[in-house]
This record gives sequence, structure tokens and C-alpha cells, in this order.
Amino acid sequence: MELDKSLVSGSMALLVLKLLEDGDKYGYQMIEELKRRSDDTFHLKAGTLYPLLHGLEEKGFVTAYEREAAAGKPRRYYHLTKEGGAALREKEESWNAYARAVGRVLKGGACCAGA
Amino acid sequence: MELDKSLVSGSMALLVLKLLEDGDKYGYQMIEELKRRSDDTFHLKAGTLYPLLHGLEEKGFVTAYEREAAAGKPRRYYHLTKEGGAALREKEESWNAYARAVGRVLKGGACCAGA
DNA sequence: ATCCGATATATAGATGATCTATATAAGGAG
DNA sequence: CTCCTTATATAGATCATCTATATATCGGAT
Repeated sequence: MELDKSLVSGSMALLVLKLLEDGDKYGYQMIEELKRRSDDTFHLKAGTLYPLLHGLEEKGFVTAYEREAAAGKPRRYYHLTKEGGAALREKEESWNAYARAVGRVLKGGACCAGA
Repeated sequence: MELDKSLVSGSMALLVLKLLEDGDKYGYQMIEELKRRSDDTFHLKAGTLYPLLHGLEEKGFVTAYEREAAAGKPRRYYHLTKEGGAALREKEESWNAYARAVGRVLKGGACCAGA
């Protein structure tokens, strides 16, 4: 199912930070892993990810270092900082609150709500 | 808790359509009801809602009619059309798929995932 | 009588997240 | 040599939402 793009926005920073919780990763790898972990729901575009990563670096949520690959271009790895971890936890809380609230609106019709 | 605004965007059309499923409503009423139903999580602004409603009307998802109130300005009621109902169901499916996918990413860390 | 707040709708302009398109660069397949 | 995949990067466009402002009516306070 094609996801309505207007429904999905704003949470990519959360997801990227979450990926880095498991260990340092480079951009291309994050795109692939996000696709895999979400059962092919998230197709994060390179043009979205790299500016996002640069923004996270500016905010001090991640640090970056270059590492040669066996072949091809050198890879730019990103590492989650302590501040990034705190931001991640905040964003997770926000997401949960938001998802709960949407759930309440979608379930609790005024017409049939018990309470 | 203040919701991170960058986390929450894109689903207002879904929520507004959902509100109209229970019966015709006017704008101001939707703002209040959304606040109530979401336990004060969603504070939809008038400047967001009215353009959104006009857009839904243009798409044929809602129809509108004016009705005098006991006092104050006349109210503009919105009614969910058949097409609007179909759009609502699609958006609900999209939301569920999206929320599930985020959940999978947030829970299934590569570090500790059983599989 | 006038000003302010709540109700109620509306528009203009700004912000910010994401997308598309494009550019660079290295390696392997045809 | 050219194309596809890996890999990073930037510019410009799009779209949802916000802030600020405007209109109009009513009730309460000054």
C-alpha cells in the first residue's frame, strides 16, 4: 500500500536516532535498514536523510567520522551522543503520546463511546 | 508535555474527517472536540482548520451549509460525503500502517531483536 | 457607552519537513 | 565504454501547519 505522504512526516529524526542507538552507522546503511526494519514501509530518500544528518550533527545529537570501505567511496559514520540519546528518549515519548491521542480520536467516536 | 511539533504533522485531515463521521459539525466545535477527545493533546489552530476544511470541500470529501446559532455568528456546518468516508477509511489504514512501522523500528533494535 | 473576552470564520505570510532532481565518485557487469 | 549499484551531497519545489491579523456578534466589566 502506498502511504499517503501527507500522513507521514516529522518523525524521520526520531527513527534515524533510534537506528543509531544500536551502533554507529553510515547514511546509505540507514536507508536500507529503515526499509528492512519497517517491512518496506519507509523509503527514506537520500535527499531527505543527508540534510537531516547534518542538522543532527549541528545540534550535537550525533558526531561523524569517515572510514574507508573495502570498495567504493569512503563511508561517513554517525555516532549517537549522550545529548542525542536524551533527544531520542524525548522524541519517543512525544511519539507515544501522539500515537495514543490519534488512537483515542479514531476509536472514541462520540456516537458510540461508552464513556 | 509539549508535543514536539515536528513530530506531529500530516494527520489533521484524517482526524477532522473522523470527527465528521459522528455527525455534522462546525469548525469551532471541531477544535474543541479534538482537544477533548485527545485528552488535550491536539490544539488545532483556527488558521490551520479553516483552510483545511476548504480544501476538503474542494476535493468533495465534505459539503458545507450555513445555520444560524442562538447567538453570535452563523455557523458553517460540514457534512462528510460518501467520498469523504472512503478517503477517511484509506487514511485510517495508512495511519495504522505507519504507526505499526514506527512501532517496529522503535521496538526492534538490531542489538536485542530475537530474530 | 466602551472595552475586552469568548464564540465563530477567514486569509496572508512564515516556517519546516520532505521530495525530486541533479552532481560527484568508485567499482563491477555487459 | 557505458550503465547499474553503492555512497554522499546540495538546490529547488511542495505541502502541512503555525502566527498574526481581520471580521462579526454577544455578554460582562469599567
